[in-house]
Amino acid sequence: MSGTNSADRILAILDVFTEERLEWTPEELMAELGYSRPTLYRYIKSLKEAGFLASMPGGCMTLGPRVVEMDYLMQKSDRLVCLGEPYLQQLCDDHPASSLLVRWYGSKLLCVASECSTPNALSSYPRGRPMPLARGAISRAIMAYLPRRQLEPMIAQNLKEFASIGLGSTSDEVMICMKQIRRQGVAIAYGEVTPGVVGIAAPIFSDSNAPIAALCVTIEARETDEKRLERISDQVRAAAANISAELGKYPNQTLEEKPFRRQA
Amino acid sequence: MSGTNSADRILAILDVFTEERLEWTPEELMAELGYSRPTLYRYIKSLKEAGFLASMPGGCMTLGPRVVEMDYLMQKSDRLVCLGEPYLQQLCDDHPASSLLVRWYGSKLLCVASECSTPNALSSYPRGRPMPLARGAISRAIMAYLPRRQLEPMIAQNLKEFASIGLGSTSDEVMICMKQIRRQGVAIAYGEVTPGVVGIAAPIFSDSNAPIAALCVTIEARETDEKRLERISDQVRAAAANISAELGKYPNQTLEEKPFRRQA
DNA sequence: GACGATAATCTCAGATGATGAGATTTTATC
DNA sequence: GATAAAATCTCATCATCTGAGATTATCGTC
Repeated sequence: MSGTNSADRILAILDVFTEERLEWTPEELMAELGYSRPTLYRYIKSLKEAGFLASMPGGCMTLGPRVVEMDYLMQKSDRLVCLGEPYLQQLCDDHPASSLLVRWYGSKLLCVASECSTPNALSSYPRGRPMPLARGAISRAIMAYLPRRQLEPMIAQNLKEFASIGLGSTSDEVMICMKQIRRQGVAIAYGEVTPGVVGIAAPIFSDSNAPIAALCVTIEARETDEKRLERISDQVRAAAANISAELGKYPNQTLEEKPFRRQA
Repeated sequence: MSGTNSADRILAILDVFTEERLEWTPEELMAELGYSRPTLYRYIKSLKEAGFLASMPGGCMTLGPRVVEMDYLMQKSDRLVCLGEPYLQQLCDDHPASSLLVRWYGSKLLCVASECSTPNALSSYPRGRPMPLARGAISRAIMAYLPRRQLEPMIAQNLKEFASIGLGSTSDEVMICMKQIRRQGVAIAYGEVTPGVVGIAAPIFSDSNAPIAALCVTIEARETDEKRLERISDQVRAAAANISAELGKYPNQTLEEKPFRRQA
């Protein structure tokens, strides 16, 4: 399906650069990807010219500065990040905690912004770090609001995960949990991602539509009590709702186009 | 030259996403790039599958989360950033200033890390923001150490820039300035990038070889005097030298490969 | 829940541009 | 300046890319 067209073959080169392996020689890439020498060099040339790859002294290739530039572009333009940042700040001011903004994309959760008010950053999830799906408050805050036809297969697929967390051993039981989350407006998880850390997350909706992200506060269990938990829940729920609402309001640059599209 | 092969045509799609314009509909992309509908959709599909693009509600495309993830990878792996960070911190602790680490790539300067100890961030250059070439201390700190055959055409090309800064009106005069920078080990620029702000930069060398980056401190002119400027210069020069030296020491993951390569 | 409109994908022929073996040039190393 | 390694070039073959139009999926609306 993919790999037969050169588009995918080029992009596949970038895929081999992982957290474990960030430097590759052309020779190694040839071996790994199975491309011929001239082809590989052609691809590399294109990627280098575009700035996605860069040569290191020694002939090694690494990811190039274009990546940094693009991330800057995204960060500056991402409405979710821009709108969410003040809330992250506020939550950290009010509690000894970390606050994060996490996007849901495809089958991944990706932290796109975070703040922290505790000395040793609780969350090991700065911007750019993908998070485990189907574990923790964040994932459930989003899942709970997916349309049934997306939710059901997802539950079925991760049933053993859910069972191990104690959410229930059957799809129906898990569905009840999800329903409860919808009623509460927040998902709370005790030590699912990091032991001893509580996560409180609420979904953020795109355009009054589908859940696309979550706002989450993580706090040491021993720093919390029933009352604070409730207060955090209220704040997270409200903040997420506000962000969702503001996302609905189209921003300046697309103000002229969007209302038109909606009528048309 | 480029644009005739599909590698470049695909990557060209990512190029149209700029700070000014971060959302494109397929229709607009077709018009902008001149690709046919099926071709564009094919490309988009590949880019979306790879995570470089994402669909927004409304049909608009934006840069995708893969970009964020890749930047995280780079940041975590970039020896320059890892090694430099503590020095940035130190410099900001010692002075009411901004400190930045800037990479030189191709014909661009790109900030890859920055710290700031003044309330209102002096430098408007966070990670990812490209900087003007041929202006400011950073660019000169790097240029001065380029091999002559690279330096001379570059000077010739930017002669009017240099003249407007007051570095000299002929190549020879500029060359003398560069020589002086090499003697001093730092480049100092008064208000070239931002009015009223002094920049003090020293080059960082890859592998005891070519200048690949610069460490820079920017500070309000009115916060400085002759003495502090000298102290900053010394610190910047020393820090840059340290970073260069440490870059020379190969890191863990390539320890086995590199010494071999050098002998071979 | 069905309709209409728009968006996205598919089909398929032609031909253009991609491919890789090997030669050649460039670049680093001593 | 000589040697070895790395990167690029040449070119014939043919696979794969392309684009017009038809078709199907998706969305919003009633």
